[in-house]
Amino acid sequence: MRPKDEQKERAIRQKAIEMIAEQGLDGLSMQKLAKSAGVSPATLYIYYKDRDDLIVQVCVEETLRMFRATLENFDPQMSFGDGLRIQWLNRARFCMANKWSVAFTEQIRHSPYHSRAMELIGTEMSDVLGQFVRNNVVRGELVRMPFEAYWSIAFSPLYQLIKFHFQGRSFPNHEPFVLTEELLLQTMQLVLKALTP
Amino acid sequence: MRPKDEQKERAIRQKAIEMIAEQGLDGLSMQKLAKSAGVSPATLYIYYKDRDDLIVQVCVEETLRMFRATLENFDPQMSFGDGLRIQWLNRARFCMANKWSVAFTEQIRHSPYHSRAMELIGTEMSDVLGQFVRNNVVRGELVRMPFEAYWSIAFSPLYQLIKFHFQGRSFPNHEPFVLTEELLLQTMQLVLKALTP
DNA sequence: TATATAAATGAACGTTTGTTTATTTAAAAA
DNA sequence: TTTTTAAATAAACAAACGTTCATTTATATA
Repeated sequence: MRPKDEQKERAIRQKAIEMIAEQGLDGLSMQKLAKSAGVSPATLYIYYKDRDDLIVQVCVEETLRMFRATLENFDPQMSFGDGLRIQWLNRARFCMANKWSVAFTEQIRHSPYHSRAMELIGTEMSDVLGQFVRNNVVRGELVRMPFEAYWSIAFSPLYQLIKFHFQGRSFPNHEPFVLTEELLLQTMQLVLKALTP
Repeated sequence: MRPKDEQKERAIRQKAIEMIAEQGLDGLSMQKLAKSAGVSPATLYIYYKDRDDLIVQVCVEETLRMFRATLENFDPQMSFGDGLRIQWLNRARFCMANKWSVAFTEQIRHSPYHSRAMELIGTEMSDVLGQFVRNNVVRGELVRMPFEAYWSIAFSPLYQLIKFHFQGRSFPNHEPFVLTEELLLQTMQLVLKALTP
């Protein structure tokens, strides 16, 4: 029998990510995707059941890739300062090196596809993070608060900075914005100040 | 001559917001919108030049409505603590009372329509906010930092909390999340701690 | 080398898309 | 009341949509 062409599979996935990232969810048509990936429209239906399935599957793959990068060198037993720093650096590194993936994921996150993808992903990421938080609350290194409040302070500033960075000019009356590692760490220090007793 | 039917105009706008909020940008078709608003497809083209124009115009209107609500009772001369509290409460109140509008805006924000809408909106909002920040840096009530870093700490946790609230169950292994005014103010206190010297 | 099998395709399917056109309707102005 | 004017419509357009099908192509195995 004839094996699947991995290069084609990669091309389809990558082009789908770029099309959605650049033109939004309604910018992805199966025919345009096929043409831009250099395959026949019918080929897409060998790899994916239909358009919805394609979007969900690609979303799952990218999210898992991001999770793996985020957990590199991270251990939930770490001190709060160390753990937060590694998380910020890992997430920032991944996002900076995967601009398309970030924009793609952002498109999906605010769409009906997001919850369908999350169901397929499992709880490892939030399990590990939950353990990290609990450990440090017990040790007194972290203020006790609902997990959502913790997450909103700990990470949403980071992702907001990354969005500003990719937007270039974030506010109409401001200079273009560039996220440096120095500013990243400075901002993280302020977040740390908010979260530690 | 015959005047425009304001009720029809409102119905079109509201249904467009709901359709995009619920089904994403590619869930909005002109024919379905017309049917759900109770008008002929051709009528849409009396109010809007084309589909893109409809999306952009509605986005501009909703954003301005949100800006007006945000600036209520706010003065850039306020102390940092007072100003931040009013901003948080205004934004939270608007979002809580305008679920569809929030989900709609979130859809647009991560799409190619966003920048086209922002060009039409003007700089009043970020002017006022910029003045507020500058005043309080001068007074020593606020750490000096790039405006984007300030914004990311000051407001992105708030919007993240609101997203969690509307998502219901934010993390697969957690209880459903409800944003209370108490938790809102507690979180704001931590943000304040991060930003004040 | 021949066979079996799944990958890959081009062409076509019936819908749905955004938009236009010719016509009718309603209300302000005469 | 009549006239004027723009709102509103139903019906239709070509183009693009997601998807399927009959056929061809390529490769692992026998």
